[in-house]
Amino acid sequence: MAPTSTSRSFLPCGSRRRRLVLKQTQQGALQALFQQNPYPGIATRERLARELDIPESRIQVWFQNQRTRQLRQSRLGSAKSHREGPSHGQEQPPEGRRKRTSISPSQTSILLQAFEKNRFPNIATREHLARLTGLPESRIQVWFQNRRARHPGQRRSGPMKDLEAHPKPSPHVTVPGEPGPLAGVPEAGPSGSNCTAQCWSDGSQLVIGTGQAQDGAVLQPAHAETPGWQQQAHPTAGLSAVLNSQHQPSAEASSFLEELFSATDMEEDTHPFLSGRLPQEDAPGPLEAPLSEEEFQALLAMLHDSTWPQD
DNA sequence: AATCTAACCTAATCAAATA
DNA sequence: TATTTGATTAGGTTAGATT
Repeated sequence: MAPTSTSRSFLPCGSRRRRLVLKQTQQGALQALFQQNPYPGIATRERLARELDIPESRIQVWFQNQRTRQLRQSRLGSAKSHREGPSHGQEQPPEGRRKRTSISPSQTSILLQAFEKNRFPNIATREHLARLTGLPESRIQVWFQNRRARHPGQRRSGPMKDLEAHPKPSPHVTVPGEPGPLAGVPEAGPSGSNCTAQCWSDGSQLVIGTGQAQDGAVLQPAHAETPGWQQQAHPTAGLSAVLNSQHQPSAEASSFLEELFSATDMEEDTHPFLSGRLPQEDAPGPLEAPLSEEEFQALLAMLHDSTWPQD
């Protein structure tokens, strides 16, 4: 679909990931699911990710934000009258978490080097690291969060101030020897964006054609948000009785959402996509093969004298 | 300009892997 | 069993898109 609706084809490149603008259909589906279960587990999130063509990490963030909004609103409401709060809440057994990612010593080594250079990597750097390590960008983001929390160093003066607000002219990492685009790690377009305009952290842009971007997987060979190396045949862990009552593993992609909506009093027009085609997903994508051990070690070696983004 | 909300952050905590 | 560390949460801030 369209660049997730960033109506401009060339965006100013910030250090954040490009903001995703949800379509109404996507919004509607998320809302509906949220009513069913505001704490979806990894299986549900991934399923949604496939069917709505939104990266799983964005789904997770959306639910986080939505819970905050909901809470704020319900507090506000209960302060006045008591407007029905979230009430989405038939308690549900928590769904399964993401399987713990195991990060190898060599991957850790790369991350540590990056961390020493910059504790607050921007999206371009994170995606570059994702490429180098073969880990999903979202896991790298979490790794940095945990690392910062556990190894407090000098912290950034104000949230988002120094680094993100004033990114170095060219914070992207250049890997010697890597041909062109690889070195620059363009910002990943929001998933499904068919992003034609790739932004570079230094503000330049590059058109690299179309393709299903999958959060950090634009160039990332080893994974698309949820890498195969970790994927588990997770039954749709109990979302709600309604939702998980049946889900044919390989049935039409829409089945899950159809069930969702049939169980929810959603207006038809909020989910017209149900009748139409769902974005084909799971396209394992024309992703490259993961780095071989040899390449990996070579890159590791190169890192020693490569230029990491500085703080 | 104001509003909305995705993206990002910290701090606290849970939980899996391992010494 | 204790420790380490990846995953998740609540809740706050920033900034891009929309009104």
